[in-house]
Amino acid sequence: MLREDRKRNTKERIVRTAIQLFKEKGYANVTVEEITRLCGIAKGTFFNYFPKKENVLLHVGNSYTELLSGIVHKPREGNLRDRVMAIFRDFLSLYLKHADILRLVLIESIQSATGSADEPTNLAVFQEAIRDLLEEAKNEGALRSRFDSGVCASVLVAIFYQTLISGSASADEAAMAAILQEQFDAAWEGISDE
Amino acid sequence: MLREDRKRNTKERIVRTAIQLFKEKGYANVTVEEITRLCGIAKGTFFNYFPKKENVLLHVGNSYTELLSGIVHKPREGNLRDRVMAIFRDFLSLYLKHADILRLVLIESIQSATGSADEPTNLAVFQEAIRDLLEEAKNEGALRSRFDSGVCASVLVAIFYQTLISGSASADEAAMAAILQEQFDAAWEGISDE
DNA sequence: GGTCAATAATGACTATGGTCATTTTTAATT
DNA sequence: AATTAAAAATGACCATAGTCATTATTGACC
Repeated sequence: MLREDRKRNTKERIVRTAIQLFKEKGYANVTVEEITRLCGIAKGTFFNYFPKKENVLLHVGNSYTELLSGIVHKPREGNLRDRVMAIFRDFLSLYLKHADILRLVLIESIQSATGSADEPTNLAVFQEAIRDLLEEAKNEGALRSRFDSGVCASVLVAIFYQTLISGSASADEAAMAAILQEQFDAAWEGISDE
Repeated sequence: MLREDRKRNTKERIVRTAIQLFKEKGYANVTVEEITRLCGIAKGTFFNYFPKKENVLLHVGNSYTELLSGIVHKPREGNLRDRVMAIFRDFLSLYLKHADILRLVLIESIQSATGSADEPTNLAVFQEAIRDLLEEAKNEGALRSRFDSGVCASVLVAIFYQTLISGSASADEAAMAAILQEQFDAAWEGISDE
């Protein structure tokens, strides 16, 4: 259907323009009117596509999907543990490289996850990718674990976000990576020595 | 100083009134003007105390401090692992009992944690309490772990928040408790069987 | 190609968060 | 009690997010 194509097109144009402006001037300094003006549409149209200004941020997240996928599927050396940790370090690096926007995207994604979700959130997609990785490793014998892969993925992802949240105050990448590593180790080997 | 007393008093009155109204009508349906009207102050005064409307939510969180402390220090039976898990279950229960507001408080706390923080956040306070608990257990010999208590606490807290965030979409308390338990076990014993 | 219902765009309008120059209150000092 | 400088309260004001009744566009059907 042609209608659908145009709608998708307009939506994408809005997102693209919004990202552009957010990067230039920062989220708070960009008005909806400015976005629509640059898109050549009326202000009201924006709200036909996104119920709130913040909602664009969710779609900004989507534009990173390919990058994330690239990181997950990049071929890596070493044992599973190191490989997984390397993935997280790459994620961290990517996050910090675009921290200004991604910080907002993260918050918004969390927020949308707590509300009754319609679409699967970015967070869920990420977690799913890690789960698949672990599951595959299990099947190949690279991981022995009595816990469900989904549960393990959830734990690892939780730690990752925790690091982003509590670390992004001040710490530099190296410090955050170290924090992440420590927690990662603790979860991987178990908090208790039994 | 008398000045200080009055200021503290006004601030508290604002917070109290805000909580009251938020519970009655929901955060989004309460205007700043309404809050100040009920407090008998001018609208502008509100912003002398809180830079943004949302910032009251951070202080709403503070009003739960005693409850949280009560849960942490409540005497409990069983081994450390079960005791810690029981604390988390009580936290979960408390959270769900006031989910409407606490959901917003949680988001706001996370948000303030990502910005350059001035005061220690609610999140940090919570984590600190768990760390102290673990540290004490270590000293008493109730916990043997090669990991730092702070790191362990961070992992556990991360899992807890993760559960709140991803669970609060639909699940009931029992389901969320089960999810929490699984992840807790995985982190406590270690994801890998080695 | 004319008709019509569904879909989408529009922009005037409203509500409210947040600002700020001005006024009022406070309490220290003489 | 008069003076004064700092602190706090005030409310008119502005910017902008979000609404909604109206208008324009689309494409299916005859």
